[in-house]
Order: sequence, then C-alpha cells, then structure tokens
Amino acid sequence: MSEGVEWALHSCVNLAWSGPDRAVSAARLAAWHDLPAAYLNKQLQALARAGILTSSPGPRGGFRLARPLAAVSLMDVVAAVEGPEEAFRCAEIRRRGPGADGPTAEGAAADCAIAHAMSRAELAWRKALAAQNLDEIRQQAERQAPEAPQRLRAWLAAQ
Amino acid sequence: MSEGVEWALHSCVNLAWSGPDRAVSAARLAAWHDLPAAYLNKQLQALARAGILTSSPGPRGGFRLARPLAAVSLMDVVAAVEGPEEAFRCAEIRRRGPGADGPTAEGAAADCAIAHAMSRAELAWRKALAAQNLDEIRQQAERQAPEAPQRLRAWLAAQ
DNA sequence: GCCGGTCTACTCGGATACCGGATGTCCGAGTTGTGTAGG
DNA sequence: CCTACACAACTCGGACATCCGGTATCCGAGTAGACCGGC
Repeated sequence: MSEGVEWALHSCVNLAWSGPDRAVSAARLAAWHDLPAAYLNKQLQALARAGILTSSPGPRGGFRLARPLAAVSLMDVVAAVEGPEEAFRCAEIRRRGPGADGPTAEGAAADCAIAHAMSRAELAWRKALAAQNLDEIRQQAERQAPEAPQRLRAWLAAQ
Repeated sequence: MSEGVEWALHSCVNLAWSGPDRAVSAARLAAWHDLPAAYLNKQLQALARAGILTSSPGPRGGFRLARPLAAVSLMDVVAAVEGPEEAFRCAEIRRRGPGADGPTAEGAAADCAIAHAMSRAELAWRKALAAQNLDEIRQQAERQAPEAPQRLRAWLAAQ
C-alpha cells in the first residue's frame, strides 16, 4: 500500500478544517506534517484528476475540496492514488506449460477458481472502503482532538 | 500483491491432486505451469515455514501437504507468502511537524481515525480470505475441468 | 546370494544479482497581486 | 487621483533522478537410492 494514501487522506481532512473559502498550497499542507512538498503535490494532483480536489495556480492558489467530505469515500481516495486496477491480478499461469487445460481463450480469467476467490475478498475490501466517507473520519478525529481544526486555521493564518 | 501468492495457491491444489503418498519437487511443480523453478522454490519454502507444507530433501524428496486442503484457508497462504504485517501501515504523520497534536505516545496508532478506518477495511479483506479454504477452490476447479487431476498425475508419473 | 561401503544424483535451503515501480527532486508554464509611470 | 502596464512572486504540472522490495538465479549442505566389491 502506497504511503501517499495516508498523506492524501490527512490532507483532505485538513482541507476541510481549513474551510472552503480559500485554497491551501501543497507546500503548506506538507509543512503541517513535515512531508516532502513536491511529492505530496504529486499525490494531490492525482486527487485533482479524480475530481476530489480542485486546483488553482498562481499566488493565493492551491487546492480545495471539489465536494463535501461526506461525498468522498475512502475508496475514492485509494483509487485516485493507487490506481483503479485490482491488487491481485491473475496471471493465468494455468494456461502456460504442460498444465494448460486448453487453448488460451478470451475472458478465461473469470473461470479461474483462485482468481474468483481472491476477487471476492478484494471486493469485500473495496466495499468496506466505499462504506466509509471522509466526513465520518473528520468527526471521529474531532472527537479525539477538538482543538485540531482551530489550531490548523491559526497556523495557516500565521503563515 | 505478490505474484508468488498465485503460484503458491495453484501449487497447493496441484499437490492435493498429486496425492499424499509421494512428494513433488519444486522443479516438477514449476514445469507444470512453466514457472521459474528456483523462485517457486522460495515461495514453497515460505509455505513450509508456515506449516502448510512439509519438505523432504534428497531423491524422491520434495513438498507435500502438511494437512488436508480443507484445513488451509486463503488467508493462511497469503500470510505465509506476503508476510503477516498489514498492507496499510500508519506512519503516524500526525505526530510530525507543526500539526503534531501532542507528544508521541506508545500505542497512539489506535487513536488515528484514518488508521482505524483503513484497518477496518483490511479486516474485512482478511475475514473474506479466511472464510474460504483451499478445498472449496479445488472442488470448483474440478467442476470446471474434471480431467485436470488425472492429467496431472499422469504427467508426474511420466517424468 | 547377501552385506557393507562408497558414490552419484537429486532435493531443499539460503546467499547473491537484477529490475521495475514507488519515492523524492527539480524546473518550466501560467496566474495573480503589486508597484509605477503616465494622463 | 485614476488607469494601464510591466514586473515579480507564487502556484501547479509534469519531466527527471534515486532507492528499495519483489523477481530471478546460483551454489552449498544433506539425503536417499544405486552400484560395486568382498564375504
């Protein structure tokens, strides 16, 4: 699992705390958690391409949420950063070597019992991710650290 | 997801088809699907360390199942090959930089809302993997290719 | 014929290279606000 | 004083290095069977 997923999730919550009125640059978000700014920028670009954030260039520019946190699921962020393809990709080794049980047919991957079983488990994972949205994450974080939003806004204003 | 997981799963089913009376070497299992023998051997070693297979050296040696397929879950194989640690490991970036909301405490990872949410999804994945055992996989594969076990045994005998 | 010893072939097991992708860094295109000169 | 223009600073966006883990390979330790010589 890519490190960027964790950064992206924290950044989204931080953007929500910052408020929708002004954009926050990748450099600010990175400094808040002492991350490499240019690399975080790369991840935020992926979120922008996925339609989760909007970006604006120039001074006073930066990133802001494209839609409310409640409309962004964990799955959206993971798919944006990690890519949409499945983690377990069946290489169809059945079809190679002496053990090949027939000519290589199109769409045969669905017939592989192993690929099917792994796919089922991965579907459960994706479903669990899709069932949780970032607003729930934000609420839980605020319950554990109620002063966090205010502290972030104050720090951003002081920059 | 490591490629070796797929190889390990196929190899376990093939070992079941081969029968419990004789061991099968990594070279034979690899040739059956045209895989690199030495690397497959590495994965089988991991399965042996995990107690899923037993290994015996020398001529007539090789690997065999340590217990019935019904007693081996997909989770067991994945954990043996990929390692037991979670795919998403929280780096606790909250605790670094100006955004740190307090001194770094032991066991604070459980408090991170993001880590908790990701952990929940990964738990669903692990549960789905643990719910399926390799004997079910074997039965499904036999339904789709009933001649597969006999073909494998014949090929092994001819070697 | 039977037994003991040796020898070979085959196996796993771990140590050793190689490579692609994640990680990290850098510079250019574009925009916004500002300062300034002119009317 | 107001306006238009040039400038400078700051931002994203993508192109360019670097590092690490999965991938692939090789060689050594050990064992089981086979072969041979002796009894």
